[in-house]
Amino acid sequence: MPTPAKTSQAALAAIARELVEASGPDALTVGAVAQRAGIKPPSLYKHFVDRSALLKAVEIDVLHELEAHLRRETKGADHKSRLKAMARAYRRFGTTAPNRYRVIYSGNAFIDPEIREACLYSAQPLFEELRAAGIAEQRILPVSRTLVPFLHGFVIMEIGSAFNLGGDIEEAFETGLETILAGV
Amino acid sequence: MPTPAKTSQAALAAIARELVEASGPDALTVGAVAQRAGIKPPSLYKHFVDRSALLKAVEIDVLHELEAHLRRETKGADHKSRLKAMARAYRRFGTTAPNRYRVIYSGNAFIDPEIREACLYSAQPLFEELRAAGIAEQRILPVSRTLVPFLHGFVIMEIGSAFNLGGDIEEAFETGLETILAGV
DNA sequence: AATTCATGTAGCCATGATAGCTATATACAT
DNA sequence: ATGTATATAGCTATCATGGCTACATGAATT
Repeated sequence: MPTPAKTSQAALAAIARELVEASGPDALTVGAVAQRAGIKPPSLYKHFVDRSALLKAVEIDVLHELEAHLRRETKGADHKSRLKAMARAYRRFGTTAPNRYRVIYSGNAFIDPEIREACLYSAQPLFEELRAAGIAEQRILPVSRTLVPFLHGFVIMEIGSAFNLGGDIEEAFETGLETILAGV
Repeated sequence: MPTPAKTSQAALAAIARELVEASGPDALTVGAVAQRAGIKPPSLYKHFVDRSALLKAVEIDVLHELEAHLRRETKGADHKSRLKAMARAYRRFGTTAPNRYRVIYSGNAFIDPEIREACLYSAQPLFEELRAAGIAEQRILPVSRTLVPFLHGFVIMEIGSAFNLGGDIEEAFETGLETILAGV
């Protein structure tokens, strides 16, 4: 090893995540990360090729956390209540930390193989639950592509204050969830 | 009038929109807009207070266009087929111009009264169609909050290449739409 | 002539990024 | 053991771009 390292890729990624969570993606500047890590901005480029690589690391990190969250929070007697619990956990994941959630599906970076993989990984809990519920294999994809868009759209709109016509948002979520699960 | 104006707020907004549509929000720079309008960057600040005001103008413009698009493309014999046509038109609006669509619900700028208003305006066609379909007034909000999040989430995921497990995306959309409308 | 206001010039600051140098821990040959 | 080569984390310096401000300019209305 040359010149003792003051920081590491993992430490820098953690700092980047904190910045994004606290103040959104725009707060993730090379300078801010470097400063918090006790190094100068140019030195950061020895660990990440550019700013977008930092953001990518954050996104992958968040997707892994989502996967763990969905596994942890899924309880219930029957399959339907477990699916509901998972959906509610998904929404909670987004609403409790909006800036953290917003990095998911942001941009069209899904051509990136690493993000693709992390994305797939985060979808596994739902796939497994649908299989366990006895959904036919060829219906799992269409069903996921009904439920996940609803969840994502709902969370994005909710944390963006797009539901501004009053009414009970909890109730709306339950109604939507019930409607979709009824068709499953 | 002093010094004849070389450009106008409307012209600048139109240029801004073209830039966003062509290359995404990051392409909307004060310099690029000014150059295309034949003025220098600082002069632009006499028409818009800052860059975000330009972006806001674009967002409002897009929402109005969405409203018009939904009204124009909605045909069908019965109410259900009209709702389906509207949903398909919504998706087409997003997929035919991804960068244009992405400005919708981006950020949490919905506290802004003008964006709120434009957002509401764009939702009118759906509300009217739901009312015409005989949906009870108190169910219109929950139903909208099931359908619109699904549509938004689906479009965002589709234009972000997030459906990367193969399968027929058209079919998935139709399945989801059918599932949701069945519960209406 | 005075006023008004869109435009222009000049410049500041933040940020992303690169070039090239320095310093040091390890590997290996002597 | 000792010295040399190498790899690499960090640094200073520098550049380009972009948002934005202060202030001057100049044409048209009054």
